[in-house]
Amino acid sequence: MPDEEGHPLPAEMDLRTVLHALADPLRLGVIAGFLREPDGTERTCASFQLPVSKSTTSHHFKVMREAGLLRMVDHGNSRTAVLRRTELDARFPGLLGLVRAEPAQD
Amino acid sequence: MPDEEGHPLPAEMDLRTVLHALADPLRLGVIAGFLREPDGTERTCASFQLPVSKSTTSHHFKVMREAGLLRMVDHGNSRTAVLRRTELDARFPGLLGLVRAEPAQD
DNA sequence: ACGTAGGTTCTACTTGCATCGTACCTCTTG
DNA sequence: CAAGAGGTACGATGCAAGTAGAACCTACGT
Repeated sequence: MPDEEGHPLPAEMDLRTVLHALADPLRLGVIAGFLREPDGTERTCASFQLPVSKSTTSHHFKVMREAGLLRMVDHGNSRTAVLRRTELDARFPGLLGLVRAEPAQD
Repeated sequence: MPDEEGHPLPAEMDLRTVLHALADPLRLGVIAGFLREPDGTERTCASFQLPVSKSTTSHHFKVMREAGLLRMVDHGNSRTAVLRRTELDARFPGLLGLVRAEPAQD
């Protein structure tokens, strides 16, 4: 079962849920953004400057978090998100490579 | 541009469109069904016996066809669908492997 | 010629999801 | 302690997408 913050274990990750999370343009752009940076890079939700409201941004990060794509790290003041790269590569080998191979989102 | 039956060329296939097509349980089940059979296997839409109406089944196959997952082959009486395995492996390497690795759909 | 099987298209309904505004929470800093 | 930054939770709304029924089309078989 997911932990107290909604992070599933790799074995609990569901392919359909992950595909659905990636099918949204904004969310795919966020994952692609992480893939252009070094592994372990932490970014705040706000740093992506998505063209939607703050609550909608939070919603999208919740979807990605609950799918297992991101892990939220509490830093006291600001929470940051980290791509769960190693776990995703083990659970869904090749998936992140597909996202990385795509041109930058429109 | 797609041909007269709506089949995109591999270069025209869009990752978001493909992910969206695979995010539906029924459609993912169809693709998984093809992957359990030899390459080039042709099946009619009806052979999957999806738990939805005939028109809804046709709709789902249209979504998969337009995403580039399937190719429809006209056999006079009955049209059959074929998984575009080689083209998909070239355009989205690893994608079909992810679907194949998942347990049978519920 | 007719009936049947397999698909498609059209229209309509209904569910799901993205979106937003507001309120609320937590931590930091003045 | 107050104010602000960064996120979350809740309720409401609007559009996209899944669903179904009916009509139609083509090819095959009798």
